[in-house]
Amino acid sequence: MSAKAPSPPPSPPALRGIPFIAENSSDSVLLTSAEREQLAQIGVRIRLPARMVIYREESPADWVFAITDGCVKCYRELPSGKRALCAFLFARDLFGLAENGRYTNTVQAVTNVTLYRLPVLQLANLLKQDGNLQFKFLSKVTHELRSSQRRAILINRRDAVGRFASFIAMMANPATASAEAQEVPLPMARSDIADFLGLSLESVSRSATELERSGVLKFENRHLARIVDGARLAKLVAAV
Amino acid sequence: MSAKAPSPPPSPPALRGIPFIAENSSDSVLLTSAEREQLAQIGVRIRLPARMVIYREESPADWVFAITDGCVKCYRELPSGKRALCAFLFARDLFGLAENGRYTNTVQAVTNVTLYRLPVLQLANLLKQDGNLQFKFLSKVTHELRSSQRRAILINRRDAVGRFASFIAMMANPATASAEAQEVPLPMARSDIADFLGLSLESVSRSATELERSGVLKFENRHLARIVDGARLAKLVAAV
DNA sequence: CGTAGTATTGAAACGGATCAATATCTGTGG
DNA sequence: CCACAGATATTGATCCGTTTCAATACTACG
Repeated sequence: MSAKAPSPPPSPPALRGIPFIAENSSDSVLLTSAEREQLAQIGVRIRLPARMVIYREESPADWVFAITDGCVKCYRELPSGKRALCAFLFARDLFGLAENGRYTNTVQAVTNVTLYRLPVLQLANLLKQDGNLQFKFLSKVTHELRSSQRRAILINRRDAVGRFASFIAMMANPATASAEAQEVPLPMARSDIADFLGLSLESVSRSATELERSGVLKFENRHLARIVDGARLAKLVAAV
Repeated sequence: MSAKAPSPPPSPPALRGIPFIAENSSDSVLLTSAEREQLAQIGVRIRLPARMVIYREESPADWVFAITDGCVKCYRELPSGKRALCAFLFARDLFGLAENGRYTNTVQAVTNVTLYRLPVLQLANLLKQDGNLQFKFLSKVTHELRSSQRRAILINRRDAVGRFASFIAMMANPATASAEAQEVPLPMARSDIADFLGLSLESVSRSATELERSGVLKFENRHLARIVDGARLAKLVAAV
């Protein structure tokens, strides 16, 4: 809806991102500037307002997206009417890699987002030609697979408070992990968290209250938590 | 261990496999014989007995494996002592793609298995050189990501019977899906199924009994189910 | 400032986990 | 080939926590 702003607006609360386009050592998921250049040539930058559906399940998968800024949720509508949230994705995350040419999830903007939109055919050709670039995509998808497995373990937990604690830990920026009183932005709604954790909205609310009451977290407001007792939080997370 | 046998041995009960090295149209996950040749050159074929641990979580990830025959389970030990099963893998499945050079799961043979073992460094080089081959690996991992997401949706279900029904449907060979009275081999133990579904062993057992009692399934024995009422099974699966 | 969507809090019931006892299977050695 | 033992699976009874239903409070946006 907004006009194209060449310089990114003062970015909303710093969101954790799975490294892809930058940072993080040891894994070869950093793109070189040449590679970024290549991708930039076949893609366009787009800005979308919060709540906009970026694509729907089953629709033709014509594009792959990389998030520059903001947060999106990735979900599937279940026959029962419930929705199962597969993931929240942030800056540097990638989405839209489908199989059989159809998207398997619906993706919707949680906040205003800035995306890089890449035509899937051109991208596929580029990747096939550039083994190193493709290898980074392979690493990235492998990483997302791990991420998905971790979530599966998470929602296997029986206790609501433990699940919610793990969620907060996931959302916490690992970079500032050691810092006490770390702020954790929660751009999504409670109902989204519930759908992600496989809990009822009420259980999420009760868990949040409980963690605040017991002095582990402090909620500045509904969209910003503060970790008060990191050690106790870690303990809750580990008690799988 | 075995001498190279050009023709595969008479394979045990047909197990469902995520297509990778063959079959299934529409997606470009078929390896050409030339590609298979290339992989064969850097890998070796190994046979392992049931129950053998192929690798452990956190150990150095030196190899990638492709299953030729048999079934393995992929799991993580949780601090509480429970184990979370990420996946059962069958013929044509791939495992061992790690990040940061360490495996993230433990993989153990469920049945006797025949594997193809590929040195990860050589494989990485080969993939970087051959964009088309790598693209097939990328497709494969993408597929596994979907698979993991589906499982996450599965274990989100509240009802034990529905989860178990979904599991049977997953294990059923899609090729013979239409055939009534389809046999479904279940090489794994009930406790493995429980760990996969995030249920207690007892709940799995009760669900199995319930489905047999209500005439949806028939258990020839603990490791072989027969789908008696496919329509009702499908209904249970869809009632997510 | 009001209103609709969103979140919290309370009370009750359902369903799976757990504990416990028994049954069945598997594979090993006699 | 059979018998035995340990592992695996089934069945039963109780408990606990989450879901659900319901009412109330909050908050963001016009």
